[in-house]
Amino acid sequence: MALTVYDLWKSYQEKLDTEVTLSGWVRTSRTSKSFGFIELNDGTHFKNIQVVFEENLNNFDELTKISLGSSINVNGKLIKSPGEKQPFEISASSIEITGICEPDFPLQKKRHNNEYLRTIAYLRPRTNLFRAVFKVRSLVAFAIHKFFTEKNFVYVHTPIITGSDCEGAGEMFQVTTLDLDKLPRTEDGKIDYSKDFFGKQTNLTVSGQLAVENFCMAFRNVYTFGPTFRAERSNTQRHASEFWMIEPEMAFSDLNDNMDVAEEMVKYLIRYVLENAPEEMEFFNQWVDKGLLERLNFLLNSDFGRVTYTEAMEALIKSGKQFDYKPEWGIDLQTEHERYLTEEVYKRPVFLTNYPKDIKAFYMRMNDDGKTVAAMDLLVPGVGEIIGGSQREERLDMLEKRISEMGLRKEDYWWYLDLRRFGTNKHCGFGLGFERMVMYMTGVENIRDVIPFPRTPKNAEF
RNA sequence: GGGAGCUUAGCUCAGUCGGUAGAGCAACUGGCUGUUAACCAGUUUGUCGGGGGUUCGAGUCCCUCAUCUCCCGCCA
Repeated sequence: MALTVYDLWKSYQEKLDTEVTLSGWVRTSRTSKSFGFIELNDGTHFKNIQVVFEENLNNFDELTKISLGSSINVNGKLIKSPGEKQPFEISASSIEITGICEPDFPLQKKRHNNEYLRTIAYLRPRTNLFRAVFKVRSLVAFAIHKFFTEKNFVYVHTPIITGSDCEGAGEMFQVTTLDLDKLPRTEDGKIDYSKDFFGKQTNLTVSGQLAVENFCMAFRNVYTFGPTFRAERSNTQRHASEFWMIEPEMAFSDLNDNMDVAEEMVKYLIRYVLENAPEEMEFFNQWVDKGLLERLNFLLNSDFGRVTYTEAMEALIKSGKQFDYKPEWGIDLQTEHERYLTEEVYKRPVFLTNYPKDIKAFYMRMNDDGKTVAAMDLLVPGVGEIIGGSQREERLDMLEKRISEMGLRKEDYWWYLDLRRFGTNKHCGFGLGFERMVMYMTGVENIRDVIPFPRTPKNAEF
């Protein structure tokens, strides 16, 4: 493969005073009457390489006017740089302009705000911020597979299109090939889904959990990691219509095992990115969130808080703080409560456990008190809820009771319920919002800025 | 789904009491023998988000629609 900017930063000392060839884009240029500098980047590394050219080049005049964003091929000698800002540079013997960047290129040599860059999402990966974000996103994805593979978990590809309309995690996008102008009807006037592509109504998945639980009963420890879709009109910084989720599921395990794995995973991902993207992390720390590195390093060396819902509620009530929603046992925690707990009381990630049964999903295991279920949420400062999980109800009679209490139909869950008949055992799992993890690690505050082409209500332009 | 705010040059923004459009950056032109978001000088750039209303006169006040942003709910 051809030499890259990454290669040179790794091993420039060995290549000093040799001829090199590089391709890349002009990030910025500075010119004088008889010489000029081009900062070259080819996307393989966060840092640029400075190219020096002089008036002996036959296309010197053209080069002095080269526009930001143009692509070039450079031949030259790798030399020690007399300047202090870089250890080496390329003294060009020839520069070929392979693709001029036209003057209406929207990216300028200055900071743009993120809202503007969203309107040109097809160009924003060329900026420092978004190159750093998407590099980190890629590394986190890899680190997830590395973590679970090292722990002997099996990666399961749960379906994107689901025939189960009872995943229970939110509004769904329907998948159909029916002609919407001429919908087939049954005799009683309802839409006849037997004529649809799959012979039944189908949707995009909102969670792989029910499917992954099946595989957990075969492989013990499994995980799924893929896209999920929610058709909710959520207009917030931390919700997207299409996002990725990591969902491990572990047999013969309880809620404490669940929290142990979650905490170990979060720390593993952070450590991996700190070690493998130091330039990008330094950039975030300088330009996005000044306290980022300090906070992440602190987190690596501390234990996450673990408190029950009941204890947390007592802390909220005792705080005497004025909330818009008065804290009271039995209510769901509001965002203001969660923020107060994780940002002001504990000042670090906190697991909240054992929520009242009425505010949680049917599949969560009933505790012995008959009032709470073995659920756990991980709250982190700045982002809020990043993980939601639980120990699953493994007792068939209890599960059926919960299904009917919540007004659901047990026929819809027949194969899920069968797991409780064929070798049931206590098991648990959780869902980690991938983008929320990336937000937490980069300090970027809007989920739309950690997804290459974000989908949110009324927005699917790119 | 509920609420609040924003919208002025390519970008970031200012625009006072309602009196007829501004700055910085970018772009363009020229200068400069080691720059580092290079520097210096000059030039160009407007459907003031759309529509309607009040007024002698609206970027400014009122109504309405739209976009975007933020907050809440839902959740990851």
